[in-house]
Amino acid sequence: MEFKEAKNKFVQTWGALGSQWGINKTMAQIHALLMVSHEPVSMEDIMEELQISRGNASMNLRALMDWGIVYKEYKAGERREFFTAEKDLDELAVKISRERSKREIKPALKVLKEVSTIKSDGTEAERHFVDQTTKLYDFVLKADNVLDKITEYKDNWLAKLVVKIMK
Amino acid sequence: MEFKEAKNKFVQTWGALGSQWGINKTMAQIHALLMVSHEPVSMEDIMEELQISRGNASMNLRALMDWGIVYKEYKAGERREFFTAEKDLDELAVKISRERSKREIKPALKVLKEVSTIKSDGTEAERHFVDQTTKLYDFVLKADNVLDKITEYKDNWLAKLVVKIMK
DNA sequence: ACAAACTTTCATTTTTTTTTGAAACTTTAA
DNA sequence: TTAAAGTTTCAAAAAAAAATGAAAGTTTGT
Repeated sequence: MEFKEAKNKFVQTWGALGSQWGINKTMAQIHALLMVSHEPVSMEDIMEELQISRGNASMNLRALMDWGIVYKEYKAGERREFFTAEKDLDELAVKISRERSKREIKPALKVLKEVSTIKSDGTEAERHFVDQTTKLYDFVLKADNVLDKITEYKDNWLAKLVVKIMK
Repeated sequence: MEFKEAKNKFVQTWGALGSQWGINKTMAQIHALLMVSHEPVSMEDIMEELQISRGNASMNLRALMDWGIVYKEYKAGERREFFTAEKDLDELAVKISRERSKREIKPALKVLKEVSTIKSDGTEAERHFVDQTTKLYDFVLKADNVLDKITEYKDNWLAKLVVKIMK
């Protein structure tokens, strides 16, 4: 396989994977492109390589920076801005976990707590509802905490986790 | 909060969470509804409660059964089919993990392996590409294996994991 | 073997999400 | 202070995903 072909395949695959996990395709593709680029890339080049509009590039770069996984860089003597991706995978996974926890899990937990604490009048339906949502709340909270704990190791957390669970 | 209100809120929230993670809203809502129902529910009732069409209900119930997290039930003396959700959360998480690994992670790994093994001609760009995709392959493979290992405990795996990583 | 009761399929429509592109805005250098 | 070089915003358009509903299919009781 040619380098260019391989790069394109990687970008497409990463984009598809993003879609399946609720991240928009272009955002994932830009991220993929920056991940495998050995030097900072301009917006111009991103537009060109992915065949997307300026607006689309701008918005998704902003989103990636909000996630904390893409950085702006300034080159000496250059007017335009360049972009790089977080390339350390442990760090990348930590940042994605933290963001998704903050944006999606925590708000869901809040609702779970609310609905699991209604006063049940004691019909079987209500008792089951309270019981099940309480269990769900406990489960999600525990999972969220575990994720937090794991990624706290920061440096090489995945390798450390492997060691922990194998023994 | 009223029971009915709480139930509705839960279903809506679970549906929104599903969307954010790449699962279609209705599919997540049906799952939510079945999770908190103390007895099997007919397609008729699902349509009524979620205000969706027969076709939609049918297709998403099929999808949920393909995932192995919703079951068909037959009631004695009843022509129609009823549906229940897997209510054990450890089991639910295991099934979702396995399916997503099989459908999404494994195929992505295959591509990562392909693109990371091109013969680099030694330009800096190519060396970086091979290096980065190799690291990504190793990382994703390791993460996938960890998930597999964790969920192998099956019974109460989350609680067991908590114990493991805390000490 | 028939028809009633029920479920599935899939072409079409609707809704939602993403993308575009042009105008507004910002920054820098002369 | 101006204009050139660049970036951001957002209303409108396009694309993608999901939902509808009617026809086809299946099952069961008589």
